[in-house]
Parts: sequence; C-alpha cells; structure tokens
Amino acid sequence: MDDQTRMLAGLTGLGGLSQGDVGDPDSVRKQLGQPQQDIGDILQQIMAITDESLDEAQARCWPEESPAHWGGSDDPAEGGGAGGGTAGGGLPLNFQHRKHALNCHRMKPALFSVLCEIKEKTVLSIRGIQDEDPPDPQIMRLDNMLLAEGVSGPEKGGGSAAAAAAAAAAGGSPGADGGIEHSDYRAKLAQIRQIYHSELEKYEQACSEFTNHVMNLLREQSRTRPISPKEIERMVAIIHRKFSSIQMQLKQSTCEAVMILRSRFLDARRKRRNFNKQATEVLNEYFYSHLSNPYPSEEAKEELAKKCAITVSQVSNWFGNKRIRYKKNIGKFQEEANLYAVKTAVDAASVSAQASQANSPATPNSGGYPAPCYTPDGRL
DNA sequence: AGAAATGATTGAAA
DNA sequence: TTTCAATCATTTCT
Repeated sequence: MDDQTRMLAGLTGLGGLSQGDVGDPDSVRKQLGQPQQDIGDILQQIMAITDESLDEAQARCWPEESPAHWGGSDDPAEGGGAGGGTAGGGLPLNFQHRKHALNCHRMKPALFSVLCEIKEKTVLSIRGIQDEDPPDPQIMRLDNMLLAEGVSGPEKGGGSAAAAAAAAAAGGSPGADGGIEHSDYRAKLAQIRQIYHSELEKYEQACSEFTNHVMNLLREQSRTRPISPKEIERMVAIIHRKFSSIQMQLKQSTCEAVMILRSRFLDARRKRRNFNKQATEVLNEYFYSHLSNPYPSEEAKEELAKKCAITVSQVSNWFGNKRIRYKKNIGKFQEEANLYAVKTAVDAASVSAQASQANSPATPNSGGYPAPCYTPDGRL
C-alpha cells in the first residue's frame, strides 16, 4: 500500500469528523446511491491528477472535447479505470476534462469541507497561539505621544493647543516676537503632521489594496483547492500585522522629528529672549526701590509679571539673578542704582509734586538703606 | 570673533 | 517652598 492510498483511507475514515459540514450522511447516501464508490472515484481522480506534474499534464492537454459528458455524468467508470491513469494503456484522459469533472462532482463541496477542516486543525495546532493579537505596548506608547503632541488625533485643535501649551511652557512673552516663534513652531509641526498623515494614508491604501488582492486571489483559488474563510481571515490578519509594523516605523520617525522640533524650538534655554526694555525698567525700578529687601511678595510678583507681560516664575528668576549679581559686584551696579533712584524719585515727585526730593541721589527707601548698604547676609 | 550680559536651570540649603 | 550659587546657553555689545 502506497502513501496515497493510506492517506485516502485516512480521509474516508474521517467521515464522522466532517458530519457537521457535509450534512446527514444518510441523505447523501440516498442521493448518491453508491456513496462508497463515489468517494472512491473522486479520490482516485484527485490522485491521478496530483500524480502528474503540471508540465506533464499541460503537455498532454488535448483539444477540448465536450466536457458535458464528465460534468453531469455519474458514470465514474472511466475515471476509476484511469487510476493507473496516464500510462494505463487506455485512452489518455484530457487533463482539463478531469479537472472540470472534479470541479463539478457532486461530492466536491463535501470533500473540500473535510479537507478544509483537516487543514484548519493542523494549521491551528501549528500556530494557534500566536494568533491572538494583544495591543503592542510600543505602538500604544507611540500613539499616545503623537496624540499628545497633536500630530495624530483631532485636526487643527490638537496642534495649536499643543503649540500654545509648549509656548507657555517655554515662558515666551506673548509679545510680538513670541508670536513669530509660536507660528514658526506651529508651521513646522503642521508640516510634520501633514507628512505623517499622507504617509499613513499611503500605507493604509497599499494595505487595503494588497489585502483585497490577496483575498480575491484566495477566493479564486478556493474554487480549485480547499481554502476555508477562516484561512483567508488569518491571511488578512498576517498582512495587517506586517503593515502595522511598517506603520510603527513611520510613527517612530515622526515621534523623533517632533522631539527634535521641540528641543529646537521650545527648550527655553535655547530660545531665550531678553525681556524688552520696558519690562527690565519696571523690574529694576522695583529692585532698586526695595533694595533693603528686594524680595517681592507673591502678590508683588504677580503684579510685576502682569506689568512686564512675563510669567511669575520669570519674575522670580529675574530677582534671583539680580540679587546674586548685584551682591557679587555692587560697584558695578552703583551707577544703575543711582539712575533708578533718581528715576523713582522724579516719578514720585511728579506724582506728589514735591520737587525738592528730585535732587537726592539716594534711593527713595524711606527705611534708610542706601543702595550700597544692601547685603544679602544682613537682609533687612 | 570674543567678551559681556542675561534668562533659565539645577542642586543644595534654610 | 523659596532662595542662593553655580552654571548653561543664548543674545547683545565691542
């Protein structure tokens, strides 16, 4: 007994397994009359065909005779006799005819469903585990980041919101120059966003095209070989996995681009801007008029921030820097101190109309702590 | 181009 | 938490 015959025996022995698909065996038997012989016939035909190489078969492809005699006929005698097939000495069978006959055979659907089931079982046992598709944490991370950066997600809103938040974080003044940076950043982000979306679209289109192609191919083939819908599904899943891995690369490189953009545009240190003259004046005025205790309260900071159009923390930074730098080199700041002292005095004079004070070079600190007397150690 | 000025950051201290 | 002190990175001045 050769391998094929053994396999054949195995197949026919699987009747029980396929009952669900084939239907009630009794009714089939009634319809066919000779079920055993039918199955034997069809399997022998398959064997005969698969015995030949495609080349052989095609080489022997004879001009078509009417296939009707095969299609409808339930006389399998010829096929059976052709078991030895090609070299059998009788009339050489037309390959096309045999194929056609097989396709039209009434047992074909049943046989295919059995074969599908067997295939399903073996395929599942081979890679049943890796079929589950847990959401990749890596891709989720990338998705979240792109969403947070306003690259993916809702259209314009996300992008500008992120840019605005970033600008705020950078502490950029909302003045004219701040606006330029802001729009520049936004433009670059929009560019990245556009590239990302067009690439994504391309990938998705390619993916769906390819998927469709494969599905059509498999559906086409399912007429001539047993392919279950489940198998097609699995193939689609495989394709999608492949494409999503490509997508991940895209997401990764987009993330990188955004990070670079961020660091270039939004790192406050890199994008430091000097405060405008007026703001510096306001801050200096406060500093020198409170030289004895140059520590503005929270409220005062807020007020100064508002006046200078900067943030409270920028005010804090400024005072921190100013105190330490003043202390380090009081001499250097003496001129500045006098200047602001005069300034505030003049202002006070113009307000209170007490011109007599305007000539005093001392600080207007009524507390009596002239500028050079400020020492951080002896705060008061 | 190099120096000085300046706003921001960081880590320690109070 | 706030401030100090040192330092960084950039801008502005010479």
